[in-house]
Amino acid sequence: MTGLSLHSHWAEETLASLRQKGHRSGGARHAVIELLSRQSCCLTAQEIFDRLRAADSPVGLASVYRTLDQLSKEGFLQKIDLGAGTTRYEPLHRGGEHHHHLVCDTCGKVEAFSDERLEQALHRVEQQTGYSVAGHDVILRGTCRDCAS
Amino acid sequence: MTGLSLHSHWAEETLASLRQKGHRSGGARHAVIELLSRQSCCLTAQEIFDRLRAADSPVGLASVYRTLDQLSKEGFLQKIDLGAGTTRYEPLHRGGEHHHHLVCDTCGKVEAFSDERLEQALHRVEQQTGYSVAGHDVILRGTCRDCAS
DNA sequence: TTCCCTATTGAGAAGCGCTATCATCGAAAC
DNA sequence: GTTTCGATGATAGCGCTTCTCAATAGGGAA
Repeated sequence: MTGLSLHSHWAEETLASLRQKGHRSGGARHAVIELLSRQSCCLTAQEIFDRLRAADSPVGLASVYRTLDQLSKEGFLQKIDLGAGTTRYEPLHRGGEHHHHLVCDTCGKVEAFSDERLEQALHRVEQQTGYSVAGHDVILRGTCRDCAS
Repeated sequence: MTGLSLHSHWAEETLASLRQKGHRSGGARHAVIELLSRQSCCLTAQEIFDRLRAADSPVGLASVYRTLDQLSKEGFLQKIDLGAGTTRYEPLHRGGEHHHHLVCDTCGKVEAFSDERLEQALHRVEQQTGYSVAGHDVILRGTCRDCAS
């Protein structure tokens, strides 16, 4: 399975689910979903707004936020707060491709990483809490290779 | 060692370090540090502002933010972003009592937890990244016992 | 096809957390 | 006591996000 097919599958699944719930298919939401499906890592609302505008499919900023909010609540997007004051969003793929983030405090660069043993440790903790845990965020902060030199 | 003595020790250590660096001892910063030292978990800037005002030692909001920023940079406070749009702060005790947070998405309650195996898994990942990792944040989100019923 | 209802959309106003500014205050060195 | 300069607090300003509301357009009914 290629990354591309996985990603477009996410867009299709998301659009189908919205249709099934009685939502109409508007151009703004479609454009946001399509853009998100082509990303490998998280984007901010402003980045989405700018990229759509640059790609000649301008969408109102309010519509970008509305779509992101809706998709997050429906479980299709993960909200990621890296602490810089702006929220980031990325597609949440069902049962797989789960990753976390590594942030450079110096240049602001964001990278993704995943680790099976970390997931296992998290899973064990989640069961001990007494909470019904819906998800978890892990952020590592530090200095990247470039900035270290 | 009781929790209280550990906490007042944090305040003393913090104040001593500031004095050593040539900072003058102002009432606003002292009040913020003293309040923080008595907390078991994280507070927002607004909560600190409100509590000091209620305790008849009012401090300007700007001073609260200034102090929090300064202490974070010096390594005495940990900034915690739980995704609700406001940053939280809590004392960072040297070499111990490291914990993470559990947030109820329904009522907003925040609890602390710690797990040695989770820390080990994080430590291992940190060494694999190639980054010089300065710290990590872990947040578990879900529904607490009270809200589940 | 045409009509109608209403979800969707976009522009701008408003809200909110946080930072910057600046005149004033006061700690501490002399 | 005098001087110096960091600390303080009120408030203006800024950026991200949400709210408001009129215009648009999807899609089922007639």
